[in-house]
Amino acid sequence: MDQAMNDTGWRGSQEGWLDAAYHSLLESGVDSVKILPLAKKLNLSRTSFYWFFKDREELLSALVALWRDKNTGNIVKRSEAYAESLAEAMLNVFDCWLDNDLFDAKFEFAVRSWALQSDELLAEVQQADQLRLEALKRMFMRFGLPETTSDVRARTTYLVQIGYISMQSREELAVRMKRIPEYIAIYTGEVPQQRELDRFFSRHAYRPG
Amino acid sequence: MDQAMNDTGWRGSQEGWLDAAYHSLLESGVDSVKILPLAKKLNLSRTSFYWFFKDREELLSALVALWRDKNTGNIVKRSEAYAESLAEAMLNVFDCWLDNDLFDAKFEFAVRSWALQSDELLAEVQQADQLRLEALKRMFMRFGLPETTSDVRARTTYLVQIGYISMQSREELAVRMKRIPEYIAIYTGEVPQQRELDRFFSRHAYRPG
DNA sequence: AGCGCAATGTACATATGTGTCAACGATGAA
DNA sequence: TTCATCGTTGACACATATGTACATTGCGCT
Repeated sequence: MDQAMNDTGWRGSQEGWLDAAYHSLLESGVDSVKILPLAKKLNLSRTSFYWFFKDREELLSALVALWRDKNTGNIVKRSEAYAESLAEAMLNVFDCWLDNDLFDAKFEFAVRSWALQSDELLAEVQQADQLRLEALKRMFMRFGLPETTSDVRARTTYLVQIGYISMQSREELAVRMKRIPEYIAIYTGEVPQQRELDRFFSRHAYRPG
Repeated sequence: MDQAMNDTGWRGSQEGWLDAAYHSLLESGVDSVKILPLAKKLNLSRTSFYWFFKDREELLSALVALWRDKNTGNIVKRSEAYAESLAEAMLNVFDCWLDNDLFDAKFEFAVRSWALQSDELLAEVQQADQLRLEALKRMFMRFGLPETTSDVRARTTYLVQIGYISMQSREELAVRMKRIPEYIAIYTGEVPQQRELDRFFSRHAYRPG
């Protein structure tokens, strides 16, 4: 789903259209995902679209499938990754918030906005929320926190991120990194070890100072 | 802007159209705010719209103005309300999350989704975010917390709520109330007094148990 | 070379939206 | 009663979108 579709000589392809749709969705929402504008961007005839997709609906379904595959699995995986302390476990989850390959924040927001006008999609989004929240809750419980506490802390962790996405702000990596230790302290109640932080920073190619 | 408009016979009027637009925006997003469908809902001729508004743009601007007036002021006010402890101050802010007259969550989400396709609106939303975050940060600092801590805690408080809105979940009051003490503990680092909680619960017509 | 088919383009039928205009009716004040 | 204004309406002109039918191009293979 990147720039890797110009290899064959064909200008159009399933992926070409899907990729254009993806970018349009992220930039301007579902209602901008229309065949005519996409054709213009791709410098293709509008009707050529119908060779690859039955209709617009099928294109939109493909977008939802793309989101489903990409965004839920990784949060669950990172929440289950090995960690010696709760703080370290939390930092594992934070990988998602900083690595676009693990969690596509813009995509997430666009899909949530889309869900406003589709009950079917809303149900899917809410199911995804539940899966993610449960995974995070299990993580807290693994480190001995009681159930209610784990639930609320899972929510805090997750919702701050969803909220952050919804702010659509574009901040420097350094600005975001400075807040990390405080976040960890709030979410887990324990201060992260310096070596844990260092490990995290280096994973994200960040040098503090 | 509530249900108080069926008393007078007014189908057509600035407010009638604006109200219909408001409900359409909340239910299905900006792109559903079109004159023709609104006219059908109001049982009016489409063209009658143009007697009240210059064009669709003007209607949309009126919606933004409505949001601006309603949603930012109250958060700032509640964050500045009198409180003996940080926990109590936090509970004051929580009023907004539970009282639709203080903060219209659905409206907020619809506007944020809308901002995806309008840079102008996005700028406004981000300005609102900043105003609200600064107010919350001041609240923490008033109780003696250092600046960085206050900043991150303000973010946590605010972003959890924005995230919650974005989940579009409809939960019972009781379910939400049960989480309140834990949230207060996480956000402020102090456990709320029982009388503080009782005062909060009674404000929102909730009887625990 | 030429055949087939993947890929694209042209033309048509249709749906839904916007905005202007001139005409039509109420209705309340002079 | 008359008449100006408020509010409403249908007809028109136009723009943008979807999807289908059919013609056309050009690459790859035999």
